[in-house]
Amino acid sequence: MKMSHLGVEKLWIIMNDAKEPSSSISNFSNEFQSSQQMDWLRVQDSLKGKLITEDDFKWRLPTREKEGSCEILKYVGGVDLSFSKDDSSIACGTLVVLDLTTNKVVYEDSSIVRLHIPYLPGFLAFREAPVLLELLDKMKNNAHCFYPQLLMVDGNGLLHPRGFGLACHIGVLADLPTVGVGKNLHHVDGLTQSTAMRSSEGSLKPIFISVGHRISLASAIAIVRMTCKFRVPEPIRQADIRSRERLRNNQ
DNA sequence: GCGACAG
DNA sequence: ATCTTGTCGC
Repeated sequence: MKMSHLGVEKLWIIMNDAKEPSSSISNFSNEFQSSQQMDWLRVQDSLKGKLITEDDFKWRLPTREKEGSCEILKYVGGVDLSFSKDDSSIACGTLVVLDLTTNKVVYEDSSIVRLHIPYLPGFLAFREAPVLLELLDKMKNNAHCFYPQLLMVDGNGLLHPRGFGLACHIGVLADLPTVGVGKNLHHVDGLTQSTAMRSSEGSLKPIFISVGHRISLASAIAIVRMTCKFRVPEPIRQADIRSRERLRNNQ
């Protein structure tokens, strides 16, 4: 209802300037899209109220010294979706958990689904989050001992037009520390904090790290660094590889 | 006016 | 996201 919100005004401008619909069908379709997007803006705005952008966890990062009896970060999750080349509405969502001490995948689960929500820049979470949250939920309900202490997400966090990308969305709804990892830069004017970094010596092309939820940018970068064997941090890379694989052997 | 716009 | 093989190098 709050039409005065910045994001809403901006969206209206974009929509009014959009290509003129020539038929009443596309008029109707556009209006449907608009009201849907306004709902989504309200959801993003509301969830953003719960966002925590500083370190908020009981563990600490693994270091060289072996001091104290504090819980140490060991299980890092990664999520990703792959799509069928034949039918772009068929997707495979995958969750993996990596053990930082061995660098091995200790948990893997995936789910093949049909997506009904289209991809719209700025609203990726409404398309991709449901499958991934379900995978997390399933694992948590089973009280699995490898349930991740932190989750890396294939998509941005604060680096988002309204400062609430997929990584924030999942983090808040799963109440989990999350880090956003973008492979491409999303054009955002504003003061969203994020970092472009060359993760491995091998690639010139950077990745874009941003805060998802319950973590600071400094900690997010440190953790990404220690999980980057290649350009994309290992938890996400494994989720990516395995979701592709599953899609191949299942469709 | 044109372009830019995670996956 | 997806369309796509070989190839250069550690």
